[in-house]
Amino acid sequence: MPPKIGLAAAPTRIKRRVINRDRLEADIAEVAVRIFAECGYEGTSIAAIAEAAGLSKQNLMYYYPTKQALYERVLDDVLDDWLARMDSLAHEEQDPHNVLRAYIQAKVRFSREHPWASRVYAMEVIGGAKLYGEQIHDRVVPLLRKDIDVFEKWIAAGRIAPVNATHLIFMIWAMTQSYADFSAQMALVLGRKQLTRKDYDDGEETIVRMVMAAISLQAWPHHHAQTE
Amino acid sequence: MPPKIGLAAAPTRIKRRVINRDRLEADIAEVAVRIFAECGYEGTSIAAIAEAAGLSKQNLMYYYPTKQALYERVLDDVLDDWLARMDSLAHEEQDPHNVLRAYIQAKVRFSREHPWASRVYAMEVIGGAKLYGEQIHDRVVPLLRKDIDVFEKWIAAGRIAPVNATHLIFMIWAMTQSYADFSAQMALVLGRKQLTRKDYDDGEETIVRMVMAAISLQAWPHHHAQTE
DNA sequence: GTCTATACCTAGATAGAC
DNA sequence: GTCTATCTAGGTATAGAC
Repeated sequence: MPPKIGLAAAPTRIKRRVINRDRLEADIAEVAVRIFAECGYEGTSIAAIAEAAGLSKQNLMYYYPTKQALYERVLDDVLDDWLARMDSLAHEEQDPHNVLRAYIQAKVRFSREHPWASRVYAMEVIGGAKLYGEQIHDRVVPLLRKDIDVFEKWIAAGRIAPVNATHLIFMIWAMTQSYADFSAQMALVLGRKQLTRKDYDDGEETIVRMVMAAISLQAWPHHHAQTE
Repeated sequence: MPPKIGLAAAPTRIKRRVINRDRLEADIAEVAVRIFAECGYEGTSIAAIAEAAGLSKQNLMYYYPTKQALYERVLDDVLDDWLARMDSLAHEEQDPHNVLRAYIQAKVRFSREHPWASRVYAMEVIGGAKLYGEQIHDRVVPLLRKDIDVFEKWIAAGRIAPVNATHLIFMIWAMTQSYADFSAQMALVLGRKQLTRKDYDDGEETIVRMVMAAISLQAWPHHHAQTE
């Protein structure tokens, strides 16, 4: 830490160490997300994570001094991964149908490629977001609100049918996430050990159709009177 | 315990005890479902349940010898409550739109009235159904398959559009359940402490519209060629 | 059926040598 | 940074008196 000696190599060595530390911490978090998803927060022991990551329990605690710190890092990574792909609705000037299709595709793809990330997040929310509620409030809620705004601009411009934008977004999230969160039950119904690529594609198509039908202007010719 | 004395009152007293025991066990399970939902299986201690139920930890273990036994009882009760309301699709001869609307209403209502039941079940499934997978396979899957059959009969009869019946059911479950499982996040977005009755009603209406639009024959004028 | 007491274990976390 | 050893709390579960 103290740069007392005037070696030119010193800074780079320090830097490399920092990089290695970052890598190792990231690797640990990547291993942990799966175990947290399968066992829940309290059901997960640091010993189990350490073993899966190939280091000792005490060594892991050198990098993450508490279990909660590791858990929060895991959720941070989940949100980073997730939100980076979820700016799709930002292109509000484009055709709503195309934007929405891309959005749904991105979310289903995330469910397929990062099922554990989705599940850890889901369990946290279902349990009442006691450990991570503030972060959700600061990072997820503004994004959802922005999406809702886009919907409402589309509605105001007459580009899509007058749906309830808030709940439509809720439903898009619920549907796309379910392909990660409830895949165990879906696989049971489908009689498979796990979902196949085609299952995700079928699901995606079903979601796209439902949303497209819901926002279709043709379907609501006499609908400004409300209440149907 | 030994019925040595020939009193006529003995049998009835035993019976009453059994009834009381049943009541008490049911009451314990009812208290437990909430704590399991908030803390997860491992995060829940029997001491916490016992305290909430107003008896000692050891006394609780007289009725439920293990934590897992209590957990399974809780999930049994959840399924009993749940499946009893979910036979709505059985009336396949009636108008699909009315049957589906009733089905969705029943499920949203369950989410509103029994949010903890839904959440305990969701957490179990998300974690991979390691403790309760067999019961889900035996009790839930057949019901879902039956619902899918009804859909496919409707499609074959040309009464609804040729949708993917399996995934449509998945989506109906995902959407309706989300009003219990993700209500914490929804409340955050809506800026409330918890969802109001109107929020559930808005959600229900949104789901109904999406499903109605998806199965509408008008929306798929040239769609009978489809592979279904 | 209900209580007190306790066995037994695992978990998270800390201390200190190297 | 990594190891051995250890502390401590809290959890499930059991034994036995009443």
